[in-house]
Amino acid sequence: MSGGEHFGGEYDGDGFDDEFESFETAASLSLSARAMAARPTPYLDGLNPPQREAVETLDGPVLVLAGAGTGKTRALTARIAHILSLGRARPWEILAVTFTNKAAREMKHRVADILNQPTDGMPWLGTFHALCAKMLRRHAELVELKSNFTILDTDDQLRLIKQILQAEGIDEKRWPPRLMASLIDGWKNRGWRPEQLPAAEHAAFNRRGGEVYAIYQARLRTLNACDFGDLLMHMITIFQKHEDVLEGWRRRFRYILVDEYQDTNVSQYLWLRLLAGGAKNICCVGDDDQSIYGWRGAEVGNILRFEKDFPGAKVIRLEQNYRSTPHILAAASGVIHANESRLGKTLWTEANGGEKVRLIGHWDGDEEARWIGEEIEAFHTGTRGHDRLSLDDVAILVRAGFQMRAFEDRFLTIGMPYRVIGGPRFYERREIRDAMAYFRLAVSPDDGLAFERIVNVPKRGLGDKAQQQIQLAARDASVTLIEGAKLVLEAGTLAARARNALRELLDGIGRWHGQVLAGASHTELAEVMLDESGYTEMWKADPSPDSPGRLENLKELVKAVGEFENLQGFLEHVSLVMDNETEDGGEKVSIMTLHAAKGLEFPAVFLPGWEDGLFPSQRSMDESGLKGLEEERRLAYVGLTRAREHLTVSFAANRQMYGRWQNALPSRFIDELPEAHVEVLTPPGLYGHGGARAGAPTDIPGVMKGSQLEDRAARADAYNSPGWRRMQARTASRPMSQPRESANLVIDAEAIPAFELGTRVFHQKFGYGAVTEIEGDKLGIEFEKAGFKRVVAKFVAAADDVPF
DNA sequence: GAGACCTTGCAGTGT
DNA sequence: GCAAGGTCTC
Repeated sequence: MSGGEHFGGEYDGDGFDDEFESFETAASLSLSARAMAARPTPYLDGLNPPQREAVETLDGPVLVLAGAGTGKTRALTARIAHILSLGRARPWEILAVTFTNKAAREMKHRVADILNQPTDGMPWLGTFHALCAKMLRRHAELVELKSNFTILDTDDQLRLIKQILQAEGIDEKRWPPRLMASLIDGWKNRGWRPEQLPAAEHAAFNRRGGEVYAIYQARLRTLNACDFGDLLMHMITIFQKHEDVLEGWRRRFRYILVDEYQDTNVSQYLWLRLLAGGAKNICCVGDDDQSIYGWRGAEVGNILRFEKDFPGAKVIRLEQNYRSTPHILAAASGVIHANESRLGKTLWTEANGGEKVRLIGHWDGDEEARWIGEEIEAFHTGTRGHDRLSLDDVAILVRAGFQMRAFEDRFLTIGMPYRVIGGPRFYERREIRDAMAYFRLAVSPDDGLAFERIVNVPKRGLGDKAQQQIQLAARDASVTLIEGAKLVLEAGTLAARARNALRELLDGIGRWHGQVLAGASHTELAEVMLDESGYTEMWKADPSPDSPGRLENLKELVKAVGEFENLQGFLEHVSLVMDNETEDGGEKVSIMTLHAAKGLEFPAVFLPGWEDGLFPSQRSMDESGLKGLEEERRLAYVGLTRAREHLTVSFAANRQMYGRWQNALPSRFIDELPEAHVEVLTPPGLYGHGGARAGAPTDIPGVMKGSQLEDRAARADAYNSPGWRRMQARTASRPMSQPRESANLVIDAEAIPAFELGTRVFHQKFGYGAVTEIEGDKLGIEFEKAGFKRVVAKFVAAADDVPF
């Protein structure tokens, strides 16, 4: 459908006169007008001109560069509504792709709301993976799969690779299965089938990486299984090899919409391009400044290259921010400006006022958690001089999962309700995976990986020896594991107890499978399986403190099964939708990673752990250098722009990692926060400032020569102090890739008092001790209580200086 | 074959 | 500090 040939209606002038002036063609004008006459178009109300353009430019490729908080989702959903209400396409003729299930759900709801129609109307709105799975089920035979293929989770994938490495005699110590898994993932992300693998990629695994990859793919085929990467890769293969299939899908989708385009990897890009077929009506929305999935194979290049890929593309910029206060916006801009490779957008807002971004340094991670807990209380009770905030309005965004613990511990102590988003996931828990393996066997008894998982869970006396026999029998006869198990049974080589146990298990699987075929109630069956297999019993008998929780989870699982038509539908759902949004009422503070926070917003946001090495992550910089650092910076930008009104950045001098205390400098990103938009706070209690917050950054002339405790205070609030400035100068001149150790050694001579061997010192955390070792700014100290530790000199005070 | 105990590596982000 | 894997013992 091109242009507006069958939209000849005339604009009948119902009060939209002025707004239509910017429209490009008479055709689009009249079609909009006609639609509005036919139906109200509330979705257009309140859109700003670029948003409106994004909604109404329906013909040809469109790239919407949407900065944070500029109403991207709104424009996208309005666009869908517009297409539908103009009758340009029917709901099943629109392909709308998101990255997360959450985003897909939300879009479904919003479109449904706008159109007042049920949500199931758009079958092709979903994540890349879910959509590909759906397509692949229809064409499975073209890649030698059956349409009921299983989708493997990372656990299964890893076990499979392990088996292959063992069979191939590759040393698991030197070449860890996880490495192989991530290599294969990477290859699939780039759309390389084993035979397409570039020569340079073969280097790993004693130059056998490609070989292992090929074996792995062959194994998946025999198992009738797919991993995540396969879903896309198989579809690309099918599109490339079967033009008729591709043609069919191209004809079907009149409009393609892609959310978060900056996060697409090569294979997703290929898939889209194949479907779009050149200059189709494809609309991609994204923000190069929010590209944070490079490690997962995302190519910012895709968005940067859009106009080349889709000639004649219209680029629309959404730059008006509706979310954050000017201070927050300025802080975020300040940080992201330090990045070099950007398309460049300038966010602006009509809002004014608001408080500055608050910055605070703490002694250690526990104190940081405690302070944030108190601040949240203050927000919650309204004692901070603002309107009271609901706990739902508050989020703590961390760089890495392990940071969450300090907050959870603290919040449990003070009884503050919280929710962890994207934490250890329901469907990844052991008991859930075990139970799922039983379900999988009932649906398809051929599922060897599932069989392996539960053959001795609960314990049936079928240990390594017995399992080896089964594997061997299966391999010799080239049959599935379960057939192999039957052969072993017939051979009678197992001990009586094991034999009986195995027979019982096999009978069970056969019986359950029969019930699935007979169409028995799947909720009941789920329960029966867990019962008859002894699985529930196993946890009931388990004395460990977490077994009641596991039993509870199993109940949840059975309940979840009930929400689907059959077991198979349930399994499909679980393998693609790993998140579980079970929400029990009551306000809660949200704790999540920065990655998980993308697309969300909160009135109050805390960003703890801004320390060099943690954020930006040392590993990211080591692995990807400047590119890695820039991605970390975009992550900082994502974090900062989640906040609507209140934003607090914090760092700690000491933090427990891997069970040991480590110290760090404030993040270099802190240096990039523009001073004029930041208020520096002094942590309460610690330094004899009586807990008062420094209203303005203070210049404390004598501080560097004073006691070390004061020096610490200065570090926390001397954002504008000479020490701070010196540190800024240092970080600016420090080469990106310089290892942290050397960065640490560059330190103000002035700030370190000369300790001598034997000096009695005091350390906030470890107490009193004597210096036994001096190496640059690091001291080895034999503490009276804590034993020997190496610490940075500036965190230690000569014992005489200690005022308490 | 199963459980206790010890060692090791780890935790950077997720469909 | 913790979980997974390896080793030792019953």
